[in-house]
Amino acid sequence: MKLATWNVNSIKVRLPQLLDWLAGAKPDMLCLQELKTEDAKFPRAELEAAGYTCAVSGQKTYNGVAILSNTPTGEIAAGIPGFADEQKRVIAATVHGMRVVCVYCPNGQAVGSDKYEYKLRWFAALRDYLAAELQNHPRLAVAGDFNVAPEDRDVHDPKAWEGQVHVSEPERAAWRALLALGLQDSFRLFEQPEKVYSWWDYRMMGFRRNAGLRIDHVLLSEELARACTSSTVDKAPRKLERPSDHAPALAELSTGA
DNA sequence: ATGGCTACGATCCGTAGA
Repeated sequence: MKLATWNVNSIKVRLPQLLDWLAGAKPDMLCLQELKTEDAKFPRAELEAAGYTCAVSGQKTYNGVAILSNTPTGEIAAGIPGFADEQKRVIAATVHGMRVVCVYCPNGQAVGSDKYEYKLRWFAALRDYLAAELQNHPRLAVAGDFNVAPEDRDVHDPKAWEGQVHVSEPERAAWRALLALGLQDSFRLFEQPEKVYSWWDYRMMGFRRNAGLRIDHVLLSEELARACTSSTVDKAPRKLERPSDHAPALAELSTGA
């Protein structure tokens, strides 16, 4: 069972790369973020032809999330219940005997900005939502672009980033509040090489310098964490012409567990 | 030097991302 998440930064632009990646990596399910397109323009037919059903919550120009699965999808729910939000950032579905929540967490723009306050409010609502989901679904995975680098080792230059958005203490506290629910960062279940990131700035040759952040994550409930056999980032798509600025993050679970 | 890309939807620049 291979579960992945990828912020594609426009499903329209990235569709050829997405189809290539699906054919090569063969994930059983994939959470997508930043579709930047409305539902009617989502390339459902192409993805179904590739063997994936799609649960989509799209939006013109901004945001937009989807869950692809190679098996039927049930109990699809978009958004965070009780948290009114125009921005399409969350979709959940029951697939492969587990509950999967796909998230595109707010960027936050700059510490102290209105968008930063929104980001923190949004994370508080997400925590409450996930607490309820865990009650109903002990087999819970939360995958997506969290826009938080949890620790300094997830940051290429911690000094330069100190106190900035994505690493500020309130954001990291919001991240830890998710872990406190009983969720685990699948990547940190294993020995990992240093300087593994999932996002690199398009500017300043960020990727070539490996000047990145690890902000795309797969969180697993305790039951799923026990079944997790690996967690990695696939940098290959970031090397292509016209890439997304994010690379896919993956977790593998032993089946039957 | 607080910029530097990229995508989008509006035009030929502004907004947003991270």
